[in-house]
Amino acid sequence: MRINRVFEALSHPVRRQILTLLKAGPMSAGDLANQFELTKPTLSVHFGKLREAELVAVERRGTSLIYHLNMSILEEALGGLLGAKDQTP
Amino acid sequence: MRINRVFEALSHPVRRQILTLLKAGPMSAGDLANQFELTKPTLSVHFGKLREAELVAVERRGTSLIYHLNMSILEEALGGLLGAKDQTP
DNA sequence: ACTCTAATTAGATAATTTTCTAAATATGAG
DNA sequence: CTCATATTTAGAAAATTATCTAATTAGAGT
Repeated sequence: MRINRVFEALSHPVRRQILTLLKAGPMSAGDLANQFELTKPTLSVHFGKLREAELVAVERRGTSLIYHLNMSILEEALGGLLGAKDQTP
Repeated sequence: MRINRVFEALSHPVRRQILTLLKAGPMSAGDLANQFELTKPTLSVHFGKLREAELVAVERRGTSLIYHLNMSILEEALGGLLGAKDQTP
């Protein structure tokens, strides 16, 4: 896990909102993009950063790409900062 | 707590390293700055962002400023992302 | 008051990130 | 194969962030 990429990905409010939306369940790129007042290419770049950080995984269904939240990377990254010695929650 | 400021503060590797150093205990601005190959003014800007996010608190002792880690803000912010599905940061 | 040390603030520039429009890619339907 | 839909990639401009040097503020001691 590239911790730098994870925290860099978490630094933008739009990307954190994407993760929050995905907590309710998987969603297509288009459906996610429609939740924001930004263009689809812009959202696509945000998706790319979340993918690079492995905070989301993607699966193709027909012409759509379905994004899934990857909770474990979040837990690892955030847990890493909270406890260097006491890693157990 | 301004969640945006917290995550923005956490996005830079130098600032995360500062927090890690402070886990061992409080430290002066100068001692912290000496751990990096950056100028003191640059580190001072990083300290400022950590202060704004309330991830650290500062106390004056003589001519020195002593920085302390504020663990609870870290827990709140990170817990917020991991936590309930209806949470909107 | 003067000086020394510690740290921050100001101002400028460099580097990075975000966003857009236009073009390209991938998939399924006819 | 062609067309339409869904999404990403490319390239450029705008906005933000990081960094430096120089100047400033703050406290302690002489």
